[in-house]
Amino acid sequence: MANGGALLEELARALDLAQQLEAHLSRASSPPESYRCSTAAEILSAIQKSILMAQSSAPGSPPSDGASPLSESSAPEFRDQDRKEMMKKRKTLHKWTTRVRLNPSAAGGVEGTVDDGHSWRKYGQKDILGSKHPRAYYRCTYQNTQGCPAAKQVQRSDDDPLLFDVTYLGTHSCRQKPPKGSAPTLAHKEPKQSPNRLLLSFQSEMRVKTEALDSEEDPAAISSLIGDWSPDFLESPYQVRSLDASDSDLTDIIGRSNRESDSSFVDMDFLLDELELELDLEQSFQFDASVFFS
DNA sequence: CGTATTTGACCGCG
DNA sequence: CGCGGTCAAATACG
Repeated sequence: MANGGALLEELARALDLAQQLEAHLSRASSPPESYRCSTAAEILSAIQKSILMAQSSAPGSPPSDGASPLSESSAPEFRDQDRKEMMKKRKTLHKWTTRVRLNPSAAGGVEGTVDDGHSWRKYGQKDILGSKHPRAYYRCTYQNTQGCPAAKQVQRSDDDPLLFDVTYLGTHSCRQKPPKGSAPTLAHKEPKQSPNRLLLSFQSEMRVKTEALDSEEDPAAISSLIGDWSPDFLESPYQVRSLDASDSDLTDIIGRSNRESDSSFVDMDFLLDELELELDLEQSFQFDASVFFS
């Protein structure tokens, strides 16, 4: 009960920001992405903190919080079977699920893209038993290039065509790679106006390797909390067309994303060796429409 | 012509 | 052996 105040404060803040965002997006008067991003990031941050607070402060028994079986017990400590390095690495990846719902208010909207600020490359799609729609698998585009371990899977809800479950695996570590040619020794800081977001690589001992990037947020405050997330989420309009269209179509839309943004970078080395942390989040975001392109 | 998607085969785990 | 996940060849895309 002591945390109630802080919790409420965060929630209020989140709500306020959300309202602002919604208003802006509703207007659809060419909102600069920077604004969108920053606001979205703030919202995310606030909400995440709220949730973490709530979870840690009320681990007892959440009233009327049935929740779905999203939180699966993670695999226990397995023996290491060296087979495929990549696959093996997957042992200690964080996994969190975000529920994304598209708003039908989009009229004339063609497709919406969930721009989470990262480029994803689809590498598979499978039908899931018990689920009406297939699940799409995505990996960070730069895994090839920079070894970014991030991946995500998008699964459309069984009934609600606008509801999607996006499960993120691992954290992004990729740095945007804009210039291709580029000069050999001409890379310092990019005059990017894009507001950075906070990415917290957290370990049991907090070995964050946050270089001196531009941090407008206050990592200190957040570092107190235990958390780890990537700035991923957002949604866009989607027109409710034939729900029976291609499932893959929709799933794709959700998964696709092509925009720049950035996240702090973590050391290429993998963190967390035996620390197994599992973050289960269940959130439902509902925003209005905005204009994007696919 | 290079890169992202698609799609079925393949593989490991339960 | 079935399911969920990944690979990889073929294809679409720009």
